[in-house]
Amino acid sequence: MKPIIHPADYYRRMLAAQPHALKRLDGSAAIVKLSRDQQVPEDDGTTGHWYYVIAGAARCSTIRADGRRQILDLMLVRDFFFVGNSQREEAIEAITEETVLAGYSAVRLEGLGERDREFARELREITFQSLERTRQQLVVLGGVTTADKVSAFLLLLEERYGDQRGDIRLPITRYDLAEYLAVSVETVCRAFSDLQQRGVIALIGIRTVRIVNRDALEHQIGRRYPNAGSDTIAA
Amino acid sequence: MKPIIHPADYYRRMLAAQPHALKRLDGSAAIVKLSRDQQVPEDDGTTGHWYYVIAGAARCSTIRADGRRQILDLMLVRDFFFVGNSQREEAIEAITEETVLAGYSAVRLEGLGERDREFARELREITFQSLERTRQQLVVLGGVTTADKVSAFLLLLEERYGDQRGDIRLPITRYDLAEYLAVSVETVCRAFSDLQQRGVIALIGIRTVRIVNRDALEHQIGRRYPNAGSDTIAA
DNA sequence: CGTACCATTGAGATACCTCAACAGTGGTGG
DNA sequence: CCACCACTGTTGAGGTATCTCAATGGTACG
Repeated sequence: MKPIIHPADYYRRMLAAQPHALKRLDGSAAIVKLSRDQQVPEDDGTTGHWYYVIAGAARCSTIRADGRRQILDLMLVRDFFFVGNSQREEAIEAITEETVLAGYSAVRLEGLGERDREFARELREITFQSLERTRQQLVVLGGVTTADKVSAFLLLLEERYGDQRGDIRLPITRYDLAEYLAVSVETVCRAFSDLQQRGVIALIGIRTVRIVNRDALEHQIGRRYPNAGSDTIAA
Repeated sequence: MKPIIHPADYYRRMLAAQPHALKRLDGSAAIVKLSRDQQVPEDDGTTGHWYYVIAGAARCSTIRADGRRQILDLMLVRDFFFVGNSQREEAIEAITEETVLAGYSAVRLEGLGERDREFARELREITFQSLERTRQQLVVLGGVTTADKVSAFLLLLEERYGDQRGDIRLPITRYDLAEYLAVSVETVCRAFSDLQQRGVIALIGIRTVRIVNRDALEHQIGRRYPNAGSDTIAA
């Protein structure tokens, strides 16, 4: 169950092909390959590590008092995230099989930031992106109905995993999604079924969603108790 | 409605009395006094500003598609927060009357961070605190029932506004709290009433809550549909 | 003393949760 | 190869919590 340090240059070439801020440190990046539910290597006593998602996905989660798990951050391809040693009760794990990360020592990054103004700016940039990611989740979680939340999530995913046809490969299970949205798994399933029945999406495969009516999907978001009162909304 | 630049040294002395990271820049801090719903001064074309809450409270909010407002960040006394120019649709405003902030130019802070390693570390620290604050809200929002969310929020507030007797002065209205918790105002009110009727809290004044049964308040959090199924829970 | 705004409570409708059952999938070992 | 098992995904039924609409009392402020 130990993380596999991948020796091949395969992922380094993938890394070099990605347009991101920390290119200069690619040489010193540690390529880490993880399988599902495997923990991201923690801090080794230094300040911590920054990770970059080359392939797959990872999550940061905490366990609530009632035993439910709440996902606090969902790291997808091309996301940066930080892993420090002050992880109180937060677990950082890979979500998908074949998750590949590039790890950078935080002290190294900070040291480079001291000497390079542009580098420091990019470092602040990725930190701010972490905050922005969490705020996005906050907005999603603030949706009234589960259909809202799922729709908002799908639109977020489309930017990352969508192809030209509007097909989205979901990187996570319904269970993970339920923990991300803070609702029950059954409700997530029903939301998918409802959206499909209403012709908004189509479930191509178990983990592949096609956006049939993108307009309806966007307008889905933020309708409060849509079936209440007014019957102006019709097919 | 323009922000009042407060010339008095009164708040500077308050500022100096606070134990925080950016003491060295207190001399150059701009003391800003705001009244309720007044917007925090935006960027003047530079990178942005960091603010420190000396008194009162502020919020960062966005308007949803359905017209509801969602609070994305709640900045209380002793919190730092950043205001950039890339505020897409986010409004940053004072919540209470007599909100007093200390503003620092971000470029100044970053410049100082280049020459001072310890200062740079503290700068990273307050950035990380912003992320942590948002994650806390995420956990609160993930609560199952509104009683959960309110309880979690009260416990968060106790650390800031609680006195020895366990009395908490709420810095925000029910409406703001509803927008923070992403529920309706009525439900928030009912949650307060329920908690009081059950002897968990006592509403001393409109905006003052006394924690009567702290244990019950903590155990309140994370009970999923407590009245479902088992009838083991009794008075 | 009126006018906002905040706070509270009620009633009916809606959406969610829990429990339950079952189908589909993938991996493992006999 | 197939049986088995664990996990994922889906649907139904009944109960609970929340939403909306509505009305009312309280508070602050001009």
